[in-house]
Amino acid sequence: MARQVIGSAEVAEKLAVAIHEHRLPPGTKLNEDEVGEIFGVSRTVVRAGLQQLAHQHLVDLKRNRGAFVAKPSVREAREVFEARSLVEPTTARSAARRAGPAEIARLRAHIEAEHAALAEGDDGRALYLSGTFHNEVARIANQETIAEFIAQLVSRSSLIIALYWERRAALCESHAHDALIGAMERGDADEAEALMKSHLLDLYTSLDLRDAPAQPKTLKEALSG
Amino acid sequence: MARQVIGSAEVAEKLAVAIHEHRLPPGTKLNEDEVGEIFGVSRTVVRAGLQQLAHQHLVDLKRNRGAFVAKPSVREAREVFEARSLVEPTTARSAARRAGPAEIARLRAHIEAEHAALAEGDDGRALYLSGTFHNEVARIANQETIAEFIAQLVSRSSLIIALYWERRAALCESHAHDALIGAMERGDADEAEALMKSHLLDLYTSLDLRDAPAQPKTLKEALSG
DNA sequence: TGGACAAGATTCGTATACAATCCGGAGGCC
DNA sequence: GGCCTCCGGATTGTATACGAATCTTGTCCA
Repeated sequence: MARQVIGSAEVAEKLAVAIHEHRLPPGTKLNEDEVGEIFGVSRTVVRAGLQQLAHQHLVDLKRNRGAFVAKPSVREAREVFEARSLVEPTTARSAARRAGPAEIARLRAHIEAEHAALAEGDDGRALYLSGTFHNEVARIANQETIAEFIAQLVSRSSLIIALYWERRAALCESHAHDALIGAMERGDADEAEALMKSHLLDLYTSLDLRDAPAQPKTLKEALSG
Repeated sequence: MARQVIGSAEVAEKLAVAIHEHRLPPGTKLNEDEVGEIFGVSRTVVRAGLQQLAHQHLVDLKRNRGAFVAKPSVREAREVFEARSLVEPTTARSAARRAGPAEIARLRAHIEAEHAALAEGDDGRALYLSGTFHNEVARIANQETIAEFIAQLVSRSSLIIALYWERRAALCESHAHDALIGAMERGDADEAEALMKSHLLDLYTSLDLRDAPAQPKTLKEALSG
């Protein structure tokens, strides 16, 4: 394959997608030389990409130790979903008011892709797409600043799911997204807001946030690392 | 003076404060060699710091052109204040519920410092402190994730003020912050939320967001650069 | 057998070198 | 006189080099 010119943004993006799709589990060491080798760039650009991901809380940068895929604590998990509950319902309301046929179509295509991925057994990709669905909704609300924040929260949610999700089978059988599109199509802002709110609550309550994975046993560490 | 060891985080922080205090106006070119010279570090660490600031939207990184202090558009200005209005009132409510005597004292000390700076004629510092006051409130709410988002919005607000503020004299004579502390001290969450909401609206409406500085005349550009 | 220590190997942090790109002005042409 | 072109200087983008910190592993001793 032809060697493509790649910058730090592309490196960060590819790593972010891999993390989001659970191909890089929390705690994974991201060796600079290794990553550079894979993408055909020097450590300089790899480091820039890793720093970008660190700012998004997707990786942990430990001085003189290297970069690791982040492992959100229980506390952080709660915070992320609190933040989402604060911001996303209002955003969904705003999106419902602004959505035209083109936007609705795009959302439906998005869900279509998600279903297709699920059918192929590519759970990781399906999870990724079900996350970015929220990004699309935020984009429709036409508030770039908040959309960016939501995108970060969605990414972090993916890490939280990797750590604290219990019943992965029931992944996205829920038709919450379909219902939301319906409300948006009807321009029913109240309903859209309510649906988003309950959808997030639903996600949150299906996590097992009792305690453990925050301080993983060093033994477990060794086995998984 | 002893040469202190400084990393990219410190560089970013010092530049951020300078921007926040309006010592580096929007559009200012941040030459890598020059900044490195000032802090006694190589371009490598300067670049890392600049990238961090770019992620916070405090500087604009233009490929092959360099780093410039950001010039938020009118649209961006609106978005930032919309986001703040969405997030900060709820945060103030939460802070009011959690604030104990220690927190109240810290806030009062903060305001004290702001008044002192104003008395010394250091308007930039006063502006900086009046901004970070909001960060302190967010910290009391004990929601790190949202607090970080607010901190970014506050920084960007400082740039917006630099570009679109009209009556700078009336800077912070308003006693909105004092009133907020009062409500928090009484544990009056409703009042704290309402005060924060009106305070932000007040700020927003005192901006002149009619149009211009978004697409600055190239002539003006040349004069200011 | 188990733990503590030390030397080697690995990996990160920072500085520097070199190539690519952009800006500005001199000169020429219309 | 105005505009275009081209070249020199300056600045950024990327790779590499080297010192510093950390991790590994093998050995010694209790």
